[in-house]
Amino acid sequence: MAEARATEGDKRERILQAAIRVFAKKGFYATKVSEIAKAASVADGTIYLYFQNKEAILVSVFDDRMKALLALLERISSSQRTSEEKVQRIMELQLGLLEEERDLAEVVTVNLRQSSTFLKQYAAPLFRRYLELMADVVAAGQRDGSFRKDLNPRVVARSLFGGLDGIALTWALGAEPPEEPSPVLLRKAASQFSALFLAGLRAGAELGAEAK
Amino acid sequence: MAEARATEGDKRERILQAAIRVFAKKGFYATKVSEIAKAASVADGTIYLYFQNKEAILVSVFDDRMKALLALLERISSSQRTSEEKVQRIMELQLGLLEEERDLAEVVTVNLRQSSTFLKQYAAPLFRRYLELMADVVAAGQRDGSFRKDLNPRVVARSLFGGLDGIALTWALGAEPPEEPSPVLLRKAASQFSALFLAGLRAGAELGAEAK
DNA sequence: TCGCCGAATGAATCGCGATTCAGTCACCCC
DNA sequence: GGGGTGACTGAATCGCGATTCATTCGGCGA
Repeated sequence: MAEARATEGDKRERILQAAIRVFAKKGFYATKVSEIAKAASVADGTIYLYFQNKEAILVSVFDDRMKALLALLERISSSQRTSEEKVQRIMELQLGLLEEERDLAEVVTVNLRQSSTFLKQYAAPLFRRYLELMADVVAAGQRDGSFRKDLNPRVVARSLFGGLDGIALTWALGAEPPEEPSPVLLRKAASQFSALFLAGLRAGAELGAEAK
Repeated sequence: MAEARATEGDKRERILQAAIRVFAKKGFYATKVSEIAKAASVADGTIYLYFQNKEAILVSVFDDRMKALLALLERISSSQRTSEEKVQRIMELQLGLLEEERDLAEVVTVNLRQSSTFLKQYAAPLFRRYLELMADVVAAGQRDGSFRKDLNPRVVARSLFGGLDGIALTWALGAEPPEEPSPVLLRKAASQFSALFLAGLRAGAELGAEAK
């Protein structure tokens, strides 16, 4: 058969997908390897053919996905758009990721904090890189005169990231488990955040501010 | 002796303090009850005289501290200050908490996400209340004309919380483990965030914004 | 001084799951 | 068709800690 053989070379991928799902639902420590196995329709032992151990699964999730995300960010950063448009794009990228792959996003952000030293050591650099790319876009906007110049681009990037993350967090937390969070609400929140953030960032906003 | 008897009625308190410290350093799941006991200079079994089990310790941390934090927020909210000043205060409160009790803050925010269902169920309401109080302040500012009226106060509150949280996160993550994060950097970041956020929020900012 | 009581101790227990590994199975080459 | 190969399986192992509980300890009233 052409596809009943879901067993192709995608077994590793199946395991990763399953892991994302389960980690998101129960958290890293609370999920049993056997649960991931069940979710992936694979035997417990099979997992160890593809991953060193439980933690390695988590690391792979970061690695595979974060790198893809970073690539997208780089694309945006080096595109031909306006600085302001780029920032918009970044917002859409981060929130869009959430909407489509909420589980993944949850795993990535939650575990970035959870941090079992090793993991922290591993994830932090990727995260920093993400922030740096954001900061670059902001800095470019300051150079071309779109954005006020009295703010440190890195701080702006952190605020941007954090704000988006906060919206996402409360969005995910907001709906009681039975019901799914509504994408509509997320979009609405996103557009308001965008209005708030860009208004604060736009050149000219420094008037009257205690920018120190 | 007057104080060698650290064994007073504060044993429970000692355990909580120790737990905050250890949870922050290693995360809830990775810390052994025996480690908390050691950190509190107490026998393993003693912990069970004061807490049902390991999870109950975490819940107590939330309960005791979050309630205190909420009380402070309420005080600010009902104070006589300008809306803008209130927002400033809130920022200071949240970041100040971080600076003074970084461990506690880490435990609270990290575990809010970590969430083992029960915990999520328990913590989420407190967190929502925190956001609601913030939103009230914003709404009041809109009513008195200090803030632009085209943004949903709850969304603004989330952005505010998230932005602060993001700054704190990267601040804590930024310094390599050996060195302590510098309070100076945090303050600087905070003042910039404040400038950015308030500029975006101020009445009049809606000009030219795609606030939809 | 003596016996009692509750608080505190920490060594032993016990269950839970991550990991292992002895087989099984499907497929392919000779 | 027969045997070899390697992916896959899942039951058994094994270590780790949360929790328990028999025992100790310190103070206090008689």
